[in-house]
Amino acid sequence: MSDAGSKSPSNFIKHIVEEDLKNKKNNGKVQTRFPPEPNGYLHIGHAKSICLNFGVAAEYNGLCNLRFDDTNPSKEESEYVHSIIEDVHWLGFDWADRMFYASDYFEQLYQYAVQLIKNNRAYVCDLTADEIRKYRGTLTEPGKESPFRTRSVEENLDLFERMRNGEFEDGSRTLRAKIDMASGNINMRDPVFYRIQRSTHHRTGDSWCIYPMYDYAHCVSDSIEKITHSLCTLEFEDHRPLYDWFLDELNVFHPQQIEFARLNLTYTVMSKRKLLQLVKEGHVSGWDDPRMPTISGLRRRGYTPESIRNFCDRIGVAKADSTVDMALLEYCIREDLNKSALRVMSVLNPLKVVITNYPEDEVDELEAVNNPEDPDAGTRRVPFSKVLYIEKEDFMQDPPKKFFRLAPGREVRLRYAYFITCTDVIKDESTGEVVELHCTYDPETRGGDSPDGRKVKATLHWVSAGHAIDAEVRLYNSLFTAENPESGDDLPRYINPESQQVLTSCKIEPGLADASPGNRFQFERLGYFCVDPDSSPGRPVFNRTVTLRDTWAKLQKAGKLTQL
RNA sequence: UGGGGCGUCGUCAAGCGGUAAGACACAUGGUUUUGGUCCAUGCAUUCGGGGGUUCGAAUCCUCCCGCCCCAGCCA
Repeated sequence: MSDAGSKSPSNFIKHIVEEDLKNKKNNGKVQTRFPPEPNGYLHIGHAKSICLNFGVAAEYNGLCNLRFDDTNPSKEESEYVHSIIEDVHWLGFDWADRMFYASDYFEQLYQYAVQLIKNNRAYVCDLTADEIRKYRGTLTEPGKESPFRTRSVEENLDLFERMRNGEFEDGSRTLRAKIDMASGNINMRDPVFYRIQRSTHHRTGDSWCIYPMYDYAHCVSDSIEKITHSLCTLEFEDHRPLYDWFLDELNVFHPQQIEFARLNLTYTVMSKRKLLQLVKEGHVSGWDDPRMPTISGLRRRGYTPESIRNFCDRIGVAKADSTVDMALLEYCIREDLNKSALRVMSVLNPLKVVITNYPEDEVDELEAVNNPEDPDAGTRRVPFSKVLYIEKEDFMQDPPKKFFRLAPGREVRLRYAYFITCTDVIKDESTGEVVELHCTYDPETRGGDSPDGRKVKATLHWVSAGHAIDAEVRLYNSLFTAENPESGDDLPRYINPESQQVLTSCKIEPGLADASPGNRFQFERLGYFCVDPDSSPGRPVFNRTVTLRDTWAKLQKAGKLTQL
């Protein structure tokens, strides 16, 4: 399980577990579960729950099950179960042979329902959906009892069996718990817990036409699996009395439901409904679009499982609604990649540089460090020649005071290569755009050090024009322009038109020729990049995972620059 | 107006009656062949507000204020 089971910061749930352990509750056992509904792809919010559930189990010598909450066949598909399995594994967690489905328990669930009917705790109701709503009352007014509430046990038993046998139309009858139509908690006003719905289930096919609902199926499934601590999000707090009611009435093993706040992240959305909308309406290329907060999107973007786990540890677990700063997620991936990513030089927006005093056909192989944070990563050789490319941004005709990079007459260092001085600027006559630079190099500075000790204020990355490989690079920014796009009604309105920028004429170091999808690199001075599956032989495609921290960009943005 | 929760630095979050951890962000210096990393320093006399209990309160009591969730045959 890699190191996914290591200690994480404490939280109120761990306190409860520790207290239970101390009191020998559940015979000192800890059993949790991660219970996704297979109706969409997992996102970073699920990662929080996954890390919590598997983490708590691992830390207290317990086990965590993976259970699909598949009680609504009209929304669920096996495509989603496959993706969920892949994503949880990728995050670094394992459930061994404990992968379950609520649908595994359909027969048991049915038998328990029969028992509730026999105990006069449930009844078949013929009210229409609309009528049930009207009978339910409002937040401030009590509901009215259904006229079918007093049916005999025998009639209920007969009707429920016939519901199962398919004798009635979809939606014509329901099985309801007989609780309290006047309860202040609306969930307790005789909730429906079985409905007739003829849709093919991804696992049970057409063998059922009645399906149990969440409140009933979830607590019973937890009980069957002997879950000790059933962790879920805050919106289910109101459902806990019902969770407890079913288990008490059935007199079966009774797990404890504990609720925690779901994760919100700035500049993105987390609800499955809204993520589905982005996919369906084509605002993104799919669930794994690198701009999506889905696990598959983050993976394609270049995030590591380790960085996501660290993120989940850092955000903590509590009950207060909160929105975590996206900057923390970015910090976590930089932290991880800084240690592990090989450094490489790539030029995104090439500007041609001719070293006028460098021999025409000479090629020099310069030694470059693969990762200054990891001596074991070794070194490599990078070709240098008369014609090079540097980043357009690294040259300015009339630089402001704090611009340290190349400018007319100025000397800078080309990383691992030589000091060069800009002597001429070639412009496009019609547009005035700088299209080429003429520079001279100082042969004495080979490797990047000056024997006479003179300093330069900047070091630029570069690539040899004759050796570079062409590549496509996709730059990403936040998907939304609003810090909390979920607050508005009109999601598309907040989509960032610059969330994706595709650069098709990038020049990358020749060593990158054999990079394969999923490989991650640091493009020096630019950021971390990951090879996209869209790559083809000879035509790599890179996704920018995240930029490096950039104090220069910050200065520019803050407008703190004065002209020289 | 009913029920259930939550309010500690810009954002997360410890704290559990003994006198406000940590992280991110931000700011300023230092090192540096990545304006990266790293290092150093600063950043809540105060815990939504008012009363009260106590030698002592973010922690206990009380009143008030604010925010979130609930009226699917979704989960």
